[in-house]
Amino acid sequence: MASPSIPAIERAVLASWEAGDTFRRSVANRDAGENGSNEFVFYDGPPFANGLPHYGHLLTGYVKDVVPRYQTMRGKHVERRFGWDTHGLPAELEAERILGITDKSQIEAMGIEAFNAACRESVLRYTKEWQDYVTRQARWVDFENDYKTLDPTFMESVIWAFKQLYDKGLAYEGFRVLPYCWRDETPLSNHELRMDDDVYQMRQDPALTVGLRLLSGEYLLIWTTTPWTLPSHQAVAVNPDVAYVVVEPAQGSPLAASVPDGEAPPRVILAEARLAAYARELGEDARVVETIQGSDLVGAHYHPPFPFFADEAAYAERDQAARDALGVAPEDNPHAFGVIAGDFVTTEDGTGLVHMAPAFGEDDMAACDAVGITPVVTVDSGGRFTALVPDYEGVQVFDANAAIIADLKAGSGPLAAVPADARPIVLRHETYDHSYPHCWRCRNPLIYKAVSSWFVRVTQFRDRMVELNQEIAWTPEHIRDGQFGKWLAGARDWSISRNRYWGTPIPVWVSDDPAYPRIDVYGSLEELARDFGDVPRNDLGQPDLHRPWVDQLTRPNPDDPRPDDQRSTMRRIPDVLDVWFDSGSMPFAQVHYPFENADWFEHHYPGDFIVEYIGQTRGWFYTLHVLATALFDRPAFRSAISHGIVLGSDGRKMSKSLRNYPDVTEVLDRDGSDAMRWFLMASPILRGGNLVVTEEGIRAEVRGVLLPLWNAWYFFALYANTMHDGEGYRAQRVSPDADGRLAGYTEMDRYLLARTHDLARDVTRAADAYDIAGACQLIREHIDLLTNWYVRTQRQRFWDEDTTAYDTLWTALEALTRIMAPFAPLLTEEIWRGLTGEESVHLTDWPVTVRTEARAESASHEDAFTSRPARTLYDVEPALVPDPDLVAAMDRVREVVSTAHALRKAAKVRVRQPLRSLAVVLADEAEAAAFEPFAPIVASEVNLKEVRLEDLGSDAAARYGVVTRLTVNARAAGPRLGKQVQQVIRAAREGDWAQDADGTVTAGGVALVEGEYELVTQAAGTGEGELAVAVLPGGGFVVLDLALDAELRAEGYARDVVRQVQDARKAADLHVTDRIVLRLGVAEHHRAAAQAHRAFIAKETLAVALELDVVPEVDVPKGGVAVVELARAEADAETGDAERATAEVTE
RNA sequence: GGGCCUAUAGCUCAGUCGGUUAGAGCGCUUCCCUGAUAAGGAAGAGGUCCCGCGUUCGAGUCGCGGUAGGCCCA
Repeated sequence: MASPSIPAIERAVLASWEAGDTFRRSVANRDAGENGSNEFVFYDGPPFANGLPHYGHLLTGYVKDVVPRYQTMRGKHVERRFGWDTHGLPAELEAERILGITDKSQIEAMGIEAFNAACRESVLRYTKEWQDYVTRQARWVDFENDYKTLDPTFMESVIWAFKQLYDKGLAYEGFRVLPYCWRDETPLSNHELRMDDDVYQMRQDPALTVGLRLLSGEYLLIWTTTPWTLPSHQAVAVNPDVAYVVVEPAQGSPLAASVPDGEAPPRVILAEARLAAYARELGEDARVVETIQGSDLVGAHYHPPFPFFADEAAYAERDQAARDALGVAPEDNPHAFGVIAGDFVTTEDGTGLVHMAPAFGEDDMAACDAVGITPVVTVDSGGRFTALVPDYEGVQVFDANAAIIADLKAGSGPLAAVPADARPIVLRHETYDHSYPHCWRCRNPLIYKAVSSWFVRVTQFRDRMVELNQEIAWTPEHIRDGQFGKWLAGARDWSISRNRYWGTPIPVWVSDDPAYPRIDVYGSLEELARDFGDVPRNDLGQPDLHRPWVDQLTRPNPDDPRPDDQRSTMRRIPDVLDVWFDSGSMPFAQVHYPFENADWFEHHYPGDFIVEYIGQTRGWFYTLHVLATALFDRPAFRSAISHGIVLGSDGRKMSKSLRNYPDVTEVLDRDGSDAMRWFLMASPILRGGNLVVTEEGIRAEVRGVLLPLWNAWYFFALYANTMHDGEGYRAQRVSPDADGRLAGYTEMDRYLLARTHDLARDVTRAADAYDIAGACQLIREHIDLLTNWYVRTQRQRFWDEDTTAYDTLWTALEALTRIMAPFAPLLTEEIWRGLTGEESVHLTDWPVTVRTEARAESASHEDAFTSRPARTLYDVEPALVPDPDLVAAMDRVREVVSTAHALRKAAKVRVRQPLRSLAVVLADEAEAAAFEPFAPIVASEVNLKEVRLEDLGSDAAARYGVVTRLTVNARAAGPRLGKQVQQVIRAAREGDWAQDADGTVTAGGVALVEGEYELVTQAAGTGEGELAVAVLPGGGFVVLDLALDAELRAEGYARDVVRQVQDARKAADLHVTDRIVLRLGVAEHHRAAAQAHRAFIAKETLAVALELDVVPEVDVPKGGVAVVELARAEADAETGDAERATAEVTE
C-alpha cells in the first residue's frame, strides 16, 4: 500500500523474529573467535526496574540496540545480556509502601526475612512489562541468559571484590555524616531528602552569635542555628580569601556596655562584609582596629565554648568509649580549638566564621578531616546527649537548645567551672526562619549526624583513575576531561555501607567484645563454609547471601582465650553495600568471576561499549571505573556514549503530573518504534545535548525519512510486479564486468550506485566513531537523493520496462536497507525481505567498501584470504562502484538545473512552457565532455528542446560577454602578506586589480604569487534580447533562450490543458487509471494549438473520447485555459485498450 | 557557592586547522510542477553568530571577563 500502517508492519516483523528465533541466530552466526578475538563486548547498564520504562530508558535502549546490531552486521559476535538492578533503598521503600510500614523499627519487628521477601518481589514485579517494552522497541537483548544483582553468583563476586579491596588496604571503616532521623533512629540517604518537595519546610530555630576568646584576647564571632552542636565544637573555619576585621565596639554600644566600667571593651573579629550586620551590637561607629586576610587567622587557638573536650586527658578518656564502640583506633586531636581554612565559608549570612562540629555537619567533617580532627559523637541514636556531655545527658538535642543558650549567657552549668575570661560571650540571640529538612516519613526535623561507615580509599588511586580515563573514548569528547575527568580528579573516598536490609551484605565479621578484638573478611561462599561449617542458606535451603541468612553465621572468637561459655562471638556487621557497588561490579559479577569464567573475563575486559545518560558520570560510569582501577588496574570500558536529558514538549523535565510528553504507548501504536528510534537517534541528544520530545518531531521523521524510503520501495515493487503484462520482473543485482566497470548502465544508474558506495563508506566511518546522529544525517540525505533525484527523473524508464533501471534501483535499495538496518530495524526488515525474498537483513553483512584495494591485494596474494581474520574487507560489494568524477559531474548537473529554473522564474516563464534551448558554458572541453551525457536530464527537468554544451575556449565568451574575477586565497596569502592581505582582498572584491603581460597578478598594488589567487571567468551581463544568462555557483554559466514561437506556445498550451484536466480528474475523485470522456471548450485563438495536440491531451488524460469546441473567451474560467467537462467513460470503454481508445480519438 | 556544558535564521541544529560573501532541515510568503510519495522544484523574507575586552593581517571559531539557560555537586 502507498500509505502503509507502519506499526502493523512492525508487529508482523516482531512476530516473525520471535517465530524464527532470529536474534539468537544473528548472534550464533558469528564466530566468537579464539579467546573472543572476534567479539564485540557490550555491557548492559542495569536499569532499576521498580517502575515502568520512560523515554530515558527507551533512548538508552535504542542505542544499546543500534550499536550491537551494527557490529553484528560488521561480522562481530555480540552477546547482549539483559541486566537487572535489584538491590537498594528504592526497593526497600517500595516494599515498605506495599507492606504499609513506615520505619525501621517496624521492619525489625516483622523480621528481615519477611521484609526482604517483599523487596525481592517488588523488584521483579515489572520484569514482564519491561520485557514487553524492550521487545516492542525492537531491542534485541537476551532475557533468558540475563543477570540479576540478587543472584547468589553475582553477590559472591561482589563480596570477592570487597575482600580484594580490603586485602589491598583500600577498604576501611570511618565516619560519614548523613541526614538522620532521631525518631526513626535511622540515617537517610541524600536521595531521600529530594524525594518530596515538602521535605524542606520552614522552621524557626534559635540563632546565636557567640564570641570565642582567642588566646590573644580578641573574640572570634561565630554564628549558628544549631546551638545544640556547640558542646561538640571542635574548630572555627574561615575563608582564607576573605577579608576580616578586628573591631573595637563603639562607646555606648551594647557590647561595650556589657563590661564593668573601666575595663576595656572586648575586641571582636568577623568578616569585613558582615560588620554592618552587627551595627546594633557593636555600634554604628565601631572602630576597625585592623583588617586581615582569613589566611592570617588560620592556626590561631582559642578557648572552646564548652569545656567538655578542652582537657586533653579527660577528652581522651571519655571519648574512648565512643571510639571503641565504633571500632576506631584512638588518636588525639592536637588541632582542635584552632582556626582552620574552609572554602565553603561565605559572607552571605552569619559572621564569616563558621563553628565546626564535625560529627554534625558534612562540611565540618570534611574540613576537620583535612587537618586531622576526628569527630566527637555526643548524641545517641535517639538524638539525646550521651555521657560525653554529662550536663545535658539524656536530653534530646532540640530540647537542649534552651539550656545550652541559658548556660552560655549566664556562665552557668558546665561553664561555671571555667574562668570568666575563658568563657564565650553571647553577642546576639535571635529567632531564625529557614527552610529545614524533615523526615519524609515522620515529618520530624532531621539532624545531620556522623555514622560509622565503610569506605573505599578512592583518594589513594585517584591519580591512576585519571590516567586510565585517558584510554577511554568518550562521546561527546569533552566528557573525558570535563564532567568525568574533573569528577575523578576531585574524587573523595567512597562510602559503601548502608545501614539497611536489602542488599549485598558487607562480608565483615567482628568480635562482639572490644577486649578481644578481631576482624574477619570473607570473599567467597567457600571461605564462609570453612569457618562457619556451612554457607548461608535461606528457608528453602538454598545458598543465599542475603540477610537475615548471612547474619545467622556466627562463631566463637578464635582470638578469645576464655572458656567456651564465656568467649566472645564473631558476628557480621549489620551493614549492606551501596547498590552502586553492585553495578560497578557488573562486568565480572555477571559471569561469577573469579569463581567461573576467569579465562573468558580476561579476554572480555574492558568491554567495548557502554551507554548511559550524562548523570551517570557520578553513577555507573564512575563506580565501574573505581572498581576497574582498584581491582584490575585497567579501564572497565573502551568507549562510552554519554547522552543528554530527555525533556518534555514544553522544554522542561518530563513530569507525570504535568503530562508534558507524548504517551509512549500511543507513539508506538501510531507512529511505530522505528519512528521513535529514528527521531531519538538522529537528534542531538547523542552528542550530549538535551532533547525536547514532541509528537510533531516524531511525525517529521516519519514524513521526512521513513515514508520516502517506503515509497521508493513501493514504487519499485508496484512496477516490477506489473512488468511483462503482469508477469513481474525479478531484479538482478548489478554486477560490474571483468574490468570492474558498469557497462550498459546509464550515468544516472552509475551515479546512484557510486553515491550508495559513498554512503556505505561514510556511515561506516560515522558508526565506528559512535556518531550515530551523523550516520542518520547521511542516510537522510541519501534517501532524498534516491527518491527525489534518481526515481523522479528516471520514472519513464520504469514505465518503459527498462530492466537496467530496475536492477539499479534494486541494488541501491538492497544496500540502503542494510546500511539503515541498525537505525530502523523493523521497516528495513520488511523492505529487505520484499526485495530479496530472504529471511532477515539482520542476518546479512554490512556493505563493505574497500574493493579497489582489496582487488589489487587479493589478485597478488591469493592466499591472503585464508590467513586473514574472518571478516576482512574483500570484494563484497562489487556493485557499489565508487566514481568521484561522476559524482562531481552530477553535482554540476543539479547546479545547472537549479540555475536554469531560476532563470525561468526570473523571466516568469512557467516550466510547462517548453523552451527552445539552453547553452551550458563550462570552463573547458573536458568539463563539457563530462557533462554531455547528462544533457537529456537537464532538458527534461527544465523542459527544453535542446541543451547545448560549449566551453569558454569556443566563441562563447565573445558571444555572451565574460569577465574575469579575482579571488584571493587568504589562507595561502595571509601568512606571507600579513596586514596587506586585507587590502588585497578588498581590492579584488572591488575589481581594482590587473594582470601583466607576463601573467603577474597585482591587486591593490600588491603582486600575488601562484597559488595565492584564482581567476574565475564569469558571464558579464544577463544576456541580450531573449537570451537570459546566469552564473553557475561552481564557475561557468548558462544561457537560456527565452524566444517563443507558435509551435512552442502550442505545446505549452497543450500541457496547460492537460494540467487543468488532471486537476478536474482529481476534483472528480477519479482513480488514476479511470478512463474519461472529455469535452474541451477553447478560445478561438487556442483552437489550432488544441487541435495540433489533441492526441497528446487525450493520452495524458486517459480520455477515450475528446470533443473539442470553440467557446467565447469569457467562458474560460479564471486561472484556467479551457472549459473542461469530463465524465467517467462507460464500463466497456474502461476495460478497453487505452491505446486503441486514444487512436479512435485521434481520427 | 563550585565544576561541566550550551548560546548561530521564527523553530531544531551543523559550522573541520582561525581565512574572503555563515549553512541545512522544518516553518513562512509567492510562483511552479505533479498518474510512487503525507511529496517535489524555484525565488524570497528572515542573522548584533548572547554581551564586552583582548590576541591576530584576519575571530562564529582562540583567550579573559560577564549575562542567560541546562546538568551535576554543595
